[in-house]
Amino acid sequence: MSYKFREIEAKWQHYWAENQTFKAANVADKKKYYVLDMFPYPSGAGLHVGHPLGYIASDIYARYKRHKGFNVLHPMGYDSFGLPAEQYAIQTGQHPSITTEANINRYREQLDKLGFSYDWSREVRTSDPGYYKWTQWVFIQLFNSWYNNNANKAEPIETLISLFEAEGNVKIKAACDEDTPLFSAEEWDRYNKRQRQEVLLKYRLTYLADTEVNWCPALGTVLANDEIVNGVSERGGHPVVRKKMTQWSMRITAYAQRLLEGLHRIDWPQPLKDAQTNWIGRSEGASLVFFTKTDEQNKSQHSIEVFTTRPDTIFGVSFMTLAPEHELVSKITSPEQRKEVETYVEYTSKRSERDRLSDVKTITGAFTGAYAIHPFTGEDIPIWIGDYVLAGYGTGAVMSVPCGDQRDYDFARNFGIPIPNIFKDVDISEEAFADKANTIIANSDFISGMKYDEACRAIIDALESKGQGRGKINYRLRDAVFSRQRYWGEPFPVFYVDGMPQMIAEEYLPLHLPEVEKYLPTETGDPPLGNATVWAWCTNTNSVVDNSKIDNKTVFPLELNTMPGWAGSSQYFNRYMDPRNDQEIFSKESMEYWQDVDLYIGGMEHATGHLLYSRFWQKFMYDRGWALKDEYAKKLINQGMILGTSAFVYREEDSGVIISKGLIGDKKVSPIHVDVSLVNASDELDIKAFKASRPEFSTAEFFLEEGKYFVGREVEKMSKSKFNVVNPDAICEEYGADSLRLYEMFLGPLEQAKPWNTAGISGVYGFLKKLWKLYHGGKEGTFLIGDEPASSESLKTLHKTIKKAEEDIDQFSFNTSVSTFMICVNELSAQKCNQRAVLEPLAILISPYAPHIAEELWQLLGHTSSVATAPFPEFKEEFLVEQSKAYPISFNGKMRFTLELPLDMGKDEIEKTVMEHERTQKQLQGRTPKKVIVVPGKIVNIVG
RNA sequence: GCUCGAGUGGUGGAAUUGGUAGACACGUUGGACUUAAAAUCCAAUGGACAGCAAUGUCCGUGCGGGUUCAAGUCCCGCCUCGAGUACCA
Repeated sequence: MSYKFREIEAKWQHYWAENQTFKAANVADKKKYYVLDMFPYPSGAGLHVGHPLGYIASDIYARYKRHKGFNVLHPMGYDSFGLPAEQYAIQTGQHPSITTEANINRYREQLDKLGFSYDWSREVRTSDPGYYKWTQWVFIQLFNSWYNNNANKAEPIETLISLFEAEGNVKIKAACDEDTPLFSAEEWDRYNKRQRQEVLLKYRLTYLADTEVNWCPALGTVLANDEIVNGVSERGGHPVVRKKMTQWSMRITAYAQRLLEGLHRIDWPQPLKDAQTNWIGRSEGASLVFFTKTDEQNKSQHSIEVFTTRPDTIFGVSFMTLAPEHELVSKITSPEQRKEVETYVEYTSKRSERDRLSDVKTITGAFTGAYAIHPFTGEDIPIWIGDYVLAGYGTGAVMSVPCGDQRDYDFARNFGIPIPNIFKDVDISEEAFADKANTIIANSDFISGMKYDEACRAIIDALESKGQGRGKINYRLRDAVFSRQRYWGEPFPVFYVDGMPQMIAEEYLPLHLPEVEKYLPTETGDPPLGNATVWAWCTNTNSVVDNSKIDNKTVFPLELNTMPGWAGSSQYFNRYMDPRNDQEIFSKESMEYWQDVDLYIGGMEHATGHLLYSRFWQKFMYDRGWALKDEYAKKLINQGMILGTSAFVYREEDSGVIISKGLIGDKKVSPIHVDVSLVNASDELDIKAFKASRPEFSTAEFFLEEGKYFVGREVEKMSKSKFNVVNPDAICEEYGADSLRLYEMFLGPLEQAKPWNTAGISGVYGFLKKLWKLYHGGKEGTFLIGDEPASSESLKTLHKTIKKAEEDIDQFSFNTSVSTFMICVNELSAQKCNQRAVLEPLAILISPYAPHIAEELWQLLGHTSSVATAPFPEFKEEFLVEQSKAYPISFNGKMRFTLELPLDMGKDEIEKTVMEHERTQKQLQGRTPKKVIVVPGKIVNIVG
């Protein structure tokens, strides 16, 4: 008789599914608790050991909260639109939904094997029309909203229209496009329908605009800023170029300030908050205008707007720099300089994003021959162009202050531009002085002698009174491009009348993704939906009809782009509250009950993607009254990545012989990844299997150490290409799901990245066997559960464990609580404890971590219901105090000191000595200690 | 460069937040059971020194200072590694 985890686990997984043990009711007297995992993209590779880490942690916490009497919402679903399924479709012609379905089934199977307590009745899939109906619905609501900067919230577009009718747009403070023209109520009245639509589009929270986008030719689509890493696409590493295209955008910049402020109110990891803060990139400063100097050649005057965070350094300006792409460059360049400028502009346009990034040290630029006028001194300021100024940030032009900015300094040095010093007692002969806190401005007319704050204020005031500038807060955050030239994504609920976008009425949603023959762009360069033959909207029937019927009277073309990956994940947490509702995205009642996510666990990699966009959508949903909280997740934990331990063989470069690690010496070798499954725990390679694994190695020669080949090891990210992926199925098969759960938790702190190493799994496996043995006799089939009262020793062990386990789980220290259980079971087995009074609470304690074995024990104890619904055992201090080795003595006030005492001193004597010492100390320190803890041995600890 | 983390035995990691550093586990060594192996159980396991022994003494949390009766923990100055970000005006 032994611990047969396979039988036990299969049995209880079946039981939970059958009895819907984890189904959460939407109406309950109990308090709610919402534990959310980031739903996965179901890739073809299935789960690896890194995936379940966060899921196990959240499952433990969800189960723990159920024991604590909460009604727990713990759902799971799939982010099932995405690139890999589409690329597979392009290669094979198979519809992405087939691949997706197959992958989801495999994921589900793997998830079920791990014993997760999900409420599967609430599963969502972003590619399911019943789900993306509501993604389309949110899009329509965004289209029909504008951001009122006075009320600081989104409002229905109708309120904006009535404002236009009453007073035009001159006084309206709203988030809108920069090129929005000003108009009066009368002018608005004269506008025709199309003109009005054009104006409104500049205010809508999702809008159509010609934007410079990141176009990835290899993927045939645009990418968002967060999908680009080091100038190449995150997926596949393809080059990315800038291109102007008409695209849907989301006016996330309207929420920049609130997205920053909200971070203070949520318990999210600091690094993640920092990442979002940096991404939003708020900088406070001034916006000001420089006018160009006119002469015979340059008759017309131009204005150049710049943004600066250092208005206090304005008297240090000795030149201006424009980005080479700046629209004024061609207009202001003098004939003498034209050739040089054109050559330079051409040179920069040829440099890829990557070159520019990798080569930041080379200073390049050209003089335009034009001058601007300094707003205060009236001096001539030469205008240069240089690629250190980025077209995409701020206005694409800067006022250059070489003494206060290192880049300006380097540029000035390189081109021999003067570097005036405007700082008091600061040496700038070697480098710029960028510290704004510790200096006094000098040589600066009316602000000389002022400090940073004061000087900024004075300059901004002066600029305002001249009408040449104002205080401004600038954000790095850009509006988010929302169109993708893909097939496998949500279709926009949009058709075009005279080129103007119209929303399909809500009652006709969802707009189903059409069938296409080919998943590639069309020959005319349209997105894949351009291949659909049935893709036109008939306004008579309110339905999709054949393209050939387009007459632009009652049948109109539909939008050909689809939504990006983050669309479906931006409201899924709310949809889980009421996932089968086909009338509303969620009912008012379910929102009122569940409110928001209490604990969200997922990866840091979504910091500036999903986790920012979803906060934006939530704030919008809140503004419009659908959501009740403007931050949807109170607490978030980033689980650390599980890294792989790659294995390498070494091939000598000249001979091609494969050399064992210890024999390399100073030979020239190149390391080659080998599949980790071909290597045993002592780094010995299975040569036969290795030869069979790849044809090019079948005839390889080996240079062995004592007949064995030893590989090299390195910790790297787990990935297919590195042959270091460990699949949880194999572990489950060998040790069981409970062992895997315990082991993944035991590996180390949840938030820390750690390499996967199977060596230690025998420890937790041994723990489970020991636990099992506690209540099984040595003989076949006998259970040894005693009904007599437990010994005080066992009770002490139990209550110590309850206390520690509770503290650990509350602090999400799952690794230490596994240790706590191990100590507990070790002690109980030393005590030969098999009494019901101890085993029953123990089953509940262990159930979040090792749910299957806990259910088994619970059933053997005679219960008919699931252990998952049992109340958490209560901790009783009385079982501990008697046994405690510490003697607490109470005092008032605070003081700490250490006192050496002889070993054999009794309690009374210690107390007397301590009191005496305390009196002396009190006189010395003038305070009184609160509590004294005496540890046997010789040290007395006085704790405040 | 900037921002944020982290440095503790052979290894993963504990340490009730300033109070017996190294819990728990892996690994290693020795032992028991066994024809043998596996499994299981028991013991030892930071370093140095002293002792037949129980035990004792000293040194030890990346480095150098400091505060404190007391520092892995707090402060100052470095070093190393990791993550994010990058010409952001």
